[in-house]
Amino acid sequence: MPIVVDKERKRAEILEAAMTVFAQKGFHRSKMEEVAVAAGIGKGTIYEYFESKHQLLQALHGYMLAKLKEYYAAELHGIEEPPEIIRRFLAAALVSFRQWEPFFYVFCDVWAEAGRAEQQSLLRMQLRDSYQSSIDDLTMVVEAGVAGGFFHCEHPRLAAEHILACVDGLALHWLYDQEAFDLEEMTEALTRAVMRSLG
Amino acid sequence: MPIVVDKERKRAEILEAAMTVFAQKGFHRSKMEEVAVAAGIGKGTIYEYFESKHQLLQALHGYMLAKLKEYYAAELHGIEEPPEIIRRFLAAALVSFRQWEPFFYVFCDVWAEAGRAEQQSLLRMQLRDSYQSSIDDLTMVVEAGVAGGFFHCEHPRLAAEHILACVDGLALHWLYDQEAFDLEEMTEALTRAVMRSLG
DNA sequence: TTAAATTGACCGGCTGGCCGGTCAAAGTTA
DNA sequence: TAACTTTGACCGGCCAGCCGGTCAATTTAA
Repeated sequence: MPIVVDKERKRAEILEAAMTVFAQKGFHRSKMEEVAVAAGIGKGTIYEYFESKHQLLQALHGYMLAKLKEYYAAELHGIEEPPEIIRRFLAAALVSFRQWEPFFYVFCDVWAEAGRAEQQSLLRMQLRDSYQSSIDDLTMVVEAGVAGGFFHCEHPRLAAEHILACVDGLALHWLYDQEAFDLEEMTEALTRAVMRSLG
Repeated sequence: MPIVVDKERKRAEILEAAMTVFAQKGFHRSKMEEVAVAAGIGKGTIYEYFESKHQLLQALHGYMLAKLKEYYAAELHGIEEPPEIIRRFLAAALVSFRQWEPFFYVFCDVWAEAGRAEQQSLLRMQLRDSYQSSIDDLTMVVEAGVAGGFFHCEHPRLAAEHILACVDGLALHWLYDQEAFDLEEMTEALTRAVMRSLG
């Protein structure tokens, strides 16, 4: 057998490089050559792992969604009480927006690309799935909170959608007006507002 | 005497054309030639009205923000009572997302572009200003509502930010998962949630 | 053991086509 | 005619993706 290379590892390295480059320059302004340099490999090698620039973006999107999910899982690990889960989730979300700002610009690229893609395109489906999956998780937390007597809420799913929308909307505004937001204050205010909406 | 051309009018026509083309194909995939054809003019003429493709996007962004503002002004014209203003605003927002879907994809392009631009770039400032201006307006409505005894709210500005974030977050999710949302139901739920958060 | 053979990951120079922007010429109006 | 506007052919830089060559790692044969 020929050389045994850790394909998975190198693939991840390319994705990390793409992450950095795309975040900084934007998908369309980034060159494959730049991604290659950032990954410390030759341009041609990227095409051993990804079919095209667009497919690289798709893969990167999946990678980012997985990373985000991982981050939330770690932040919420071991917490049982629904109100505390919600609190931590909101705090973690706001912190992540500040910490990984460039990261989120890549999502803007994805939204822009996905918007013009077929309904069935991978990018759109990734967006839908990750969104629905977040809603599902959050809905279960809300339902558990209702069952446990912590919350009052007629439509847990609508509440979950509402909470997620708030969080994502804040993220969006924050990206372009960072001085207008104080992390502590915003976390406090958001938590209070969400808690009140949950009774 | 030189020909008097209605510069303003033609400028607007080009912007409308750019709107259509950019919305459908995305900023980066759109060609200046296509915008020209859509506007029924020659490519060179666009450069009589706009310096570059990027500047065309900036101008379009300003144009779109103005249109949106106009739309809301019309929808809310003559309404005096704060709770009713909020209700109508939320309903108008959700309706606009559904009606002008392609329109909003252009905002994704702008977000992606603005994210990598200088802090002082026109695009970023347009985003900040329009956002702050919306917040200001909404804050005044909330304050009026508090003064009139309709709402209870300690920090009207935070409440306004919260409401706007919800609306924009919903818009974003809606774009990529339209089947998951029912306009009536969503309007009802959003209004109820916002009203509850205002006491 | 070692030299030859085999494999396939890696590379980067090359190219074809694309497209933003230009400008000389044509068109239009007064 | 003169002043101004419009035009689209043209230019040139750019870059995604290709492809033929390389060579380290591994296997095979002696």
